[in-house]
Amino acid sequence: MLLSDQAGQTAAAKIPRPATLRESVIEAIQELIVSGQLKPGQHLVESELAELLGVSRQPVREALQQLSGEGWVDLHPGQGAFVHVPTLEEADQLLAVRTLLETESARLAAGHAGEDGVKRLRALCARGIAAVQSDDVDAAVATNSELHALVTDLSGNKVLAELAAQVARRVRWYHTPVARQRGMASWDEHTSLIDAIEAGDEQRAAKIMRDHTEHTRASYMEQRENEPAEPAPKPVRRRRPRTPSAS
Amino acid sequence: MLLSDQAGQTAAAKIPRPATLRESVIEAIQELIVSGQLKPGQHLVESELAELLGVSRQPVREALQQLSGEGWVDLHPGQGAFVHVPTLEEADQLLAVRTLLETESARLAAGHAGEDGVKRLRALCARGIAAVQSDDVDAAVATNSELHALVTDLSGNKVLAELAAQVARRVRWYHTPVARQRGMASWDEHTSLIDAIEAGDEQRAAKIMRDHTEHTRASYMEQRENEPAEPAPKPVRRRRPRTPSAS
DNA sequence: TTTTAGTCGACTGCCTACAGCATACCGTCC
DNA sequence: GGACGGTATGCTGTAGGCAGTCGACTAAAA
Repeated sequence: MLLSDQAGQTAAAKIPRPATLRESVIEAIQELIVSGQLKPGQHLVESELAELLGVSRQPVREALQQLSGEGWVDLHPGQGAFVHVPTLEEADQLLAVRTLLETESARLAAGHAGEDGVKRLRALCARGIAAVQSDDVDAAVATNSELHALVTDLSGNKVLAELAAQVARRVRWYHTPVARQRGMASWDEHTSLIDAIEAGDEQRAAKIMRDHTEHTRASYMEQRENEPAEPAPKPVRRRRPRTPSAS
Repeated sequence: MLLSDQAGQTAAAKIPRPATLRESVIEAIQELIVSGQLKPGQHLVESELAELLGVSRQPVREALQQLSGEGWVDLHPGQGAFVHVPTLEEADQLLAVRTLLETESARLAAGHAGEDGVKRLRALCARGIAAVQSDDVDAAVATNSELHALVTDLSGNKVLAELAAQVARRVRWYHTPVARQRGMASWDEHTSLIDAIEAGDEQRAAKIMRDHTEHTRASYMEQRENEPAEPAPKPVRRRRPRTPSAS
């Protein structure tokens, strides 16, 4: 038996190589954005990020471009990169797209998922419920993402899964505040979703997923309604205040 | 009246700026791939492309990364970039996703599109039919893309439109051979689609679009069935034969 | 006081250079 | 004859540097 065949499981292979600097930078910047250290509309100066992360400008540039492709930052040619400002309208549209993609995923997953897949779903669901019960919002959100990602994987359509993952990453940005509000209800829905998938009932799985994501969407919109819109921080190139040399 | 308000039309603004080198390089490489000058699986050496296009490696690198994000090339860390090898399975999945996105777009467009939108659709449709009648396959494919893009735009969901555009760009790669086969039938379907959108009939618009994209998909799969798969050119780093210095 | 021209500063875009690494080739040992 | 280790090669990943360009600030004119 060849060594490469031994690992039938996907994740088993590949030692966690330090990867390229670019990928590390991408994750670091995403983290900075999600955590709010980089505010929407803020001008991202390459050299500053480079210094902050202890790398040169090149990996930062490449990271910013990739992040631009995924909708995290806006790239204005000749001006630089700005943290994307998520409008209410856009969030609504994004969540609508997520509903579309995940509903289809759930339908397909109900048709394709095997025993093993269902088992993994149940395990994730248990972890999520545990997280909610111990009030660990971050863990709950993370597990939620993992669960949804697994559903899209089980759909058997790799392209669909990849696209859904891309959308989900963006959704996650605004997802944290909602999670606290939705709490346990969300995980009950997950449980019935898994039941439907296990039963191979495509119709029901699709319907549950649609309702589920729509609940999240409604919850988010409701939440946002309350906080009045920020005073539209137009993306303008920040400028370091002129050094008051001698005065 | 402000000057910027004068141009109500979208395309009217923006002088065709020389754009960044990166964007030019992206388009150039896409063209090289679509035209077949760069074959699937081929190792893309940055320095060679740089020399070929008359630029330095930096813009080429950035272009390759963006193209990787859009599925044109595969980036193997530490090894370089390879032209993506489109498998039959992946094409099927990609077309399935396109069906999903465009069907939803058509449904929304039927609800949102105004008179002006319908008029523009009709204009594009006429152009496409003219292209088919004069046997200009390239123009027909281009117009087809424009028409579908316009439908997604008219859906009113920008996120959906952007995602559909991304998928459509990839689809277009394998679309040309199909277009010749489908010919006129495709444009008859477009016409009825526009009729449904004009009538505001969401159900019918969605159904027509679904059937339409599924026809394209079936046509493509049928076409591919005939040509036996290539002997799997595993993506290996090409190496220039050692210079037989003195012999 | 409002508009307009001019200047300065800083950042982006691109190029060049270097270090590390992965692969292919080749001789040697079992 | 086949497997293994050494060596060479050329590519990628990263760093640093320079010129072009955009925006902001200042001062002068209407």
